[in-house]
This record gives sequence, structure tokens and C-alpha cells, in this order.
Amino acid sequence: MTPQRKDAARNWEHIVGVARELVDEGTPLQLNDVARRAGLGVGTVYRHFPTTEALLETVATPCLEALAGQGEQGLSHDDAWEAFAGFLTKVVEGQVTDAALVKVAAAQQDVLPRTTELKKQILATGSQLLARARDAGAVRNDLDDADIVPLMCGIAYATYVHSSGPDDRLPTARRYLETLLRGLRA
Amino acid sequence: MTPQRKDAARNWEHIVGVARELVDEGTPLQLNDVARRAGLGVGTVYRHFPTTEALLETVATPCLEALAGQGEQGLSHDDAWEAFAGFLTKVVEGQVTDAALVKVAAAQQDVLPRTTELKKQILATGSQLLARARDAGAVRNDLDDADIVPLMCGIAYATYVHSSGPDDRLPTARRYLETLLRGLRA
Amino acid sequence: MTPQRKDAARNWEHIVGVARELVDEGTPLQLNDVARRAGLGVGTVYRHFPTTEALLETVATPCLEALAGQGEQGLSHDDAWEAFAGFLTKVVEGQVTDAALVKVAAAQQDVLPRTTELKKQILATGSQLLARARDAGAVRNDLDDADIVPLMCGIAYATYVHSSGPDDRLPTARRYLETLLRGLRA
Amino acid sequence: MTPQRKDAARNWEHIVGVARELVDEGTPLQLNDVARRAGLGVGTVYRHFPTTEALLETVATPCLEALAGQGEQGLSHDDAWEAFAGFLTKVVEGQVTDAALVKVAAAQQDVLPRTTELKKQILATGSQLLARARDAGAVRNDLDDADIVPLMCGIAYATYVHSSGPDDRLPTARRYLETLLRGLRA
DNA sequence: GATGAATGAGACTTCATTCAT
DNA sequence: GATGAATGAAGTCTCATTCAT
Repeated sequence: MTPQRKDAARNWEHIVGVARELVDEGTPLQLNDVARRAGLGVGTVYRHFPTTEALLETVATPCLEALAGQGEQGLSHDDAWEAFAGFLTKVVEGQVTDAALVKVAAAQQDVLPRTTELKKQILATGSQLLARARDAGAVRNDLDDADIVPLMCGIAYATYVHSSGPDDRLPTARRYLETLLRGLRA
Repeated sequence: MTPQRKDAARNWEHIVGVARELVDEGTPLQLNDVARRAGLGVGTVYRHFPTTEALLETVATPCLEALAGQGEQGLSHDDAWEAFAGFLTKVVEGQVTDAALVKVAAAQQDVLPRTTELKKQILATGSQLLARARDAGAVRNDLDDADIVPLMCGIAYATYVHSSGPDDRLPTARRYLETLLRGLRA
Repeated sequence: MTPQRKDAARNWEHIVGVARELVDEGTPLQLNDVARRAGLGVGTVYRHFPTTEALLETVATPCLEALAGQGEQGLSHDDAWEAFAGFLTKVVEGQVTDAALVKVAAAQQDVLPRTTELKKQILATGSQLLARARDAGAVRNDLDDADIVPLMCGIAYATYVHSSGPDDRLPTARRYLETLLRGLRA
Repeated sequence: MTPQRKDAARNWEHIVGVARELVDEGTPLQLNDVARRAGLGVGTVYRHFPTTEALLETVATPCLEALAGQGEQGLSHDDAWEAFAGFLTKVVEGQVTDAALVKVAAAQQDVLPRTTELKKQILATGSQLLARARDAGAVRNDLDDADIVPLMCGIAYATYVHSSGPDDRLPTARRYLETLLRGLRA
């Protein structure tokens, strides 16, 4: 994925870094814009990332990887409910902290195979955690695998609608999630 | 609100109708686009609706009015919890049925006084229903007035993320809301 | 020129009054704008004044008439130079006081016969005053009739370029004219 | 100022050339219009000149530079009055020859730093020449630095009002300036 | 590979004028 | 006569993408 030549690799990093900043600022990603801020030619940015989505997904990748990792850890947790709830908390925290994540999560289609892979992996982990919790009688039966991601996106969205700024988002998101989890509990 | 002259009124209706279609299609509202589809001059559309928001809010108005009405009815309901839950159900059903509603609900600023008025009214009703349910000991204490709208938007959003088409939205939304309501219950 | 029906006459007056205000504000004359401010339909304004120029000239007419009158008076002045200089002073004062006047004066073509008539009359008076002053040996020979209006417009323009606001215009215009007059003196 | 790449430089020149023509024709500068006439995309023109003013000032730059140069020469002239008068003559000749110059001169705000610089320089030269002439007792005391530009613009404007075509402008402008200069003489 | 100039479709908006009511 | 809704050409400007250098 990462190109070979050293300068190309440096550019790649730089572009992703600039894109990260833009996403954090809430500025809509525009490849021209990224190029200007990175002090690079548009062509260079296009070579590395043919579309906005590709760049966005790349920006989101580390977060997705972190979530995937945390899911793995959760699987070794004794308490099935705690594992499940803890995982969802991480997911929601990620989303309200990182605007890139929400967009990538809500997108129906991915452009990078890596993104698809990670999303699948996270979903699989979520499903396992849900299954375990359900088997342990901790979660109600009417919740499906396919509901996890939408619900997390919903919580994140609710948080964005509620929040005036980026500061009060974390507590709000946690509060909303707690409520939802209480509703999920068997 | 509706203009006086017959032809103008016809155009007004027509524009709103076309906009309704576009919203339902998921096409982003564009005044030029509306004009083309309506077979009218751009200027005509601009005369009636100076901004996209004005048109969008107008499109959403009937739904908002319906919700406001249903809220009123809820206030005369005996069971405080049922009244509260029923109202939220109506709100969520409205949102997943009507894309305009989500956008208008999530917007921080309105452009039409009528919209502001209706939103206030609905919020007030929601607050009253929440207070009644809380007083009756049916709802947990940590839910605030300011959380109602965001949570409803969140449910709607979750539904959109989940749904492949517009048909399975209603049951999904109801299921999600039920879960949330269970979590809100004291 | 003024219409017959009483209400029409009232409208006519009102339109001209509103236009006067707009000109004084420095707002560019727009017939739609005039109509809105006057609380009349655009059609009504168009009926009275088919073009912006027609309205502008109408607005300028009283000033033109005043100048024409003052020119007449000047002709009966004993001192030929004083008469000439005094007349030019009035003209320049008019122009820097009234934006409509500059535009009408600088225009190559008039749309109202009345305007043409008044401009001719003023020009004729100016020519006579110039001739008298020249015959009296008070003015240099190289100044032509056709130079009077342009020079007055030039003085007015210089004043506009110089001036920061409308308040310091009169003294500036007078100063500039004095200089020019000194240069015209034989 | 001129871009690096050869094709870009060619376009830049071409655009300025086309703009020059339009200005000379008396056609109001419009970026779209320029693009069409130049056979270039609108975007190209906008890239080079983000606003009409930027293009206009660029078109006027060579003239401004010429004036600045001539002012320098004037400073080394023995006769203070001749130097002053000669400079003003050049300025006025420039203005009536080049419509861009009048607009740029009369504008309160510049958009290109180069324009501001040149205008300052020319003004400074004018001020010095005026001071020298005044010290030499050749010019009346009531003329201020800040009057030079407005008066030159006024002369140019008077010339435009007078002239039927672009051909008789130069002699007219000279005649008007002579008259004014006579009035400025101590 | 890198650059960034060029492109031009297309979105947005204004306004002079007409004409049905 | 009066009204003001309708028109749509024309101007402004942006931005994703391509391609010559």
C-alpha cells in the first residue's frame, strides 16, 4: 500500500497528516485543498489517492485498526456483557472523536480493500461479542448483528446534533450509549 | 404563506411538490434543479424560496404540523409513559418517512419563522410529556429536555444507515426506538 | 407630462421622491427597487418611467430648471465676469450636491425632451455668459462653448475622487473651480 | 508576477492582451468575456486574475510604471515649474489614452501590491515636484498633495465627456490642463 | 514520479422586462 | 391603470479531474 520511494512515502505521510487536520477542523476534504496545504502538486495527491473517499478511508484506517485490536482484547474478557458494552463504548468514543470514522462507518461502499477488511473484522468481532453476551443471557434476543454499526452511528449522530462544540461530546456520547445499553440488556 | 394569485399559488404548490419528490429520491435540493423539473424559470423558484433551506423547511412543514398536533393529543393521554413513548414513536416515524424532517430537525438555525415556531412547540410538548412521565416515576432522571431531539435524530440516522431501501425503515426504526425506550424507563 | 388621474399623479410624485432618496443614498437606480420602496407594482413604475434614464432625468429636472433660472438671472448681472463665474459656481455646486445631475450632464443622449430642452437652454445661457465675458475681455479666447459642460463635469468628478464623504464636497468643488476660473481669466 | 511555465506565461500575456483590447473598446471588463475572447476556460482566467480589479490593475501596470519613470526624470529637471507641469501633462496624457488608468487612479482600494506601490511612488513624485515648484514660488499655496490625483482624474473625465471619439482627446486634454495649470501658477 | 496550469461543466444568483390577472 | 408574478439570459464563481511539462 505504501509506495516504495522514500520521497513518495514522505509525501504519502504528509498528505494523510494534512487530511487528518482538515477532518479534525471539520473542513470538507478537497484534494486540491489538501495539495495546497501540503505544499504539493494536485497531481501528486491524486496519484496517491484517486478519490476523496480513498484519502478519507486512509485517514480513518488507524482508528479502525485500533478498534479492531480492542475488539480482539474484548474477546478474552471474562464477563461477556462487560466485553460487549466495553467494545461498543470504544466504537462510539472513536466516532465522536474522529469525524472520518463516522463517514467511513456510515458509507455503504468502501474504496480501499483494507477498509472493507477492517470493517468486516470489526463487525465480526462485534457479532462474536454479541453472540457471547446473548448466550450468556445478558442481551435481549431481538438485536441483530446488522444493528450494531447503525446503532453506533446513530449514537454518534445524536451526539453531534446535541453538541455545541467538540468538547462536551464524549460525556454525551457515553450517556446516550449507557441508555441504549440498558435497553439492550436482557 | 401561500401567495394570493391563483397562478402563483399553483406554482408554489408545484415547486413544493417537485421538491418533495427530490427529497424523497434522496437527491440534494438545488433551486435550479427544482426549477428545471418544475418547468419554471429559476427566478420564479427564487421568488418563492430565496434559499434551499426555505424550500426544505416548507417541504417539511406539514410533517412538523402533524407532529405538533399529535403531541397535543398525547398530552390528554392518561398513561404518562404511553403518552411519552407514543409521541416519540410518531416523531421517529416521521423522520424515517421524510428525509426533509431529519435535516430540518438537525439544523441549528431555521430560516422560516413558522419552522422555528413548530420546532419550539414540538419541543415544548416533548418536554411536558417527559416531565409528566418523570413525575409519574416512569422515566429515569438523567434524561434532559435537550436530549429528546438529538436522540430521535440518532434513531432516524441509525435507521438510514441500516436500511437498504425505504421500505424496511419503519419496522427498523420502531425496533430501535423500543430498545432506547426500554433503556429510558425507570 | 404629469398624468391626469389623481392617483396616477400621486404615484408619479411618490416614485420620483423615492428615486430621489435612492440617488442621494448613492444606491444605483433600479426600477424594481424603486417599486418595492414605493410600495407600488413594478408595472406602475414602468408605466410612468419606461427606463432608468427617464426616471433619473426626471429626478434631475428640478435641479436643471433651477440652474436654467439662475442662468437667466446671471444675464442681467452688470459684471460680465462675475455673472459667468457665478453661473459656473452654481452649476458645479449643483453637480456635487446632486448625483443625478452629474450623470444626466455627462450623458451623451437624453431620453426626455424636457431634459434636452433644459440642457440646451443652460448651455445657451452659458454660451451667452461666456461670450459676454469674452467680449468684456475678461476671459481668454481659447475657451469654447462646448468646453463648459465637460469642464464642470470634470470639476465635479475631481471632487468625488477627492472626497471621502459628501460633507467636504462643497468647499473642495469651490476651491477647484476657483483655480480653474483663475486659469480662464484673461 | 508573470508565471513560470511557458504555456502559462503565454496565457497570462494573452489574457492581459485581450483585456487591454476590451478596455480600449470601452467594454466593461468581465472575466467570462475575457475567457471567451481569449479562447480559454473561465477557470484559467480566474486562476491568473481572481477579480476584475486584479486584471484591470495588471492592464494598467505598464502605464503606471511609465508614469513613475517619467516622474523620476522630472525630478532632475532644472526648472521646477516645467518639471511639475510636464509631469502632470504626462499623467493626463496617460489617462486619456488609457481608460484602465483612470479607473485604477480613481479607485480608493487596490488589490495588487504592485499597484499600490506604483501609485504611492507616483504620488510621492508628484508631491515632491509640487513642493519644489511651490518653494520656487511658481505655484500657489492653496494646492495640496491630495489634490493632484483628483484634479488629473477630473481633467481626464472632462476630456471623455467632451470627446466624441478617442482621436481628439489628446489635444483637448492638453488644452484643459493648460488652463488649469495657468490657474495654479503663482 | 511530481508538478500545477488548464479545463469547463454546473451551481448560484440577479435583474430588466413582459404580461396575465 | 395597477399589480406583481414570471421569465431566463447572463453574470459570478467553484471544483474535480486531466494532462502537458
